[in-house]
Amino acid sequence: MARHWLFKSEPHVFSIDDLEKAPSKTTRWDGVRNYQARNLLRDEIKVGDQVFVYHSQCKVPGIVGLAKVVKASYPDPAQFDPENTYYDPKATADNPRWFCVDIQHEKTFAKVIALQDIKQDPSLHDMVLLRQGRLSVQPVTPEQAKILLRDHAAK
DNA sequence: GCCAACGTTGGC
DNA sequence: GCCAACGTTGGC
Repeated sequence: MARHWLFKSEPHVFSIDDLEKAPSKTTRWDGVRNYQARNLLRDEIKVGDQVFVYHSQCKVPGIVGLAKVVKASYPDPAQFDPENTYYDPKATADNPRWFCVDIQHEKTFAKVIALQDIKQDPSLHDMVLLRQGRLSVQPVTPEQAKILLRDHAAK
């Protein structure tokens, strides 16, 4: 059974439009340098899982669309590249520290599911987004996914 | 740009 | 292994 996740990005760095325009509408979700998020990327997130794409640090923070995982759990190449912002001198090929997945664009919502709307829906109050706002890769329960898609996502 | 929340680092 | 200092995130 496919699971649901929420990935955050700052649209001025990488937006859902960038994802849609990418070759094969696919991108490597790299540069995650938080252990909790890393563990999800490494161990939990599988091909076929659904990803809610969230824009932060912008006028209307919220969920802007959907993507799906097309490649799961492989070492983030950026950690091995000294030129890269995300280089980690403590990571080795034998013992990689950071992981990533590839995701493919599926849909951009006609209307953003604003953080404000999520806060106002009592059935979404347990979302990790509201409890642990800073986590950039987070789980979404099947119930939460259903509510988001049924009650909030514009077709 | 401010500031609260929270993750990481490093001295002890 | 504790905890203060510091850095980063992200809503507002």
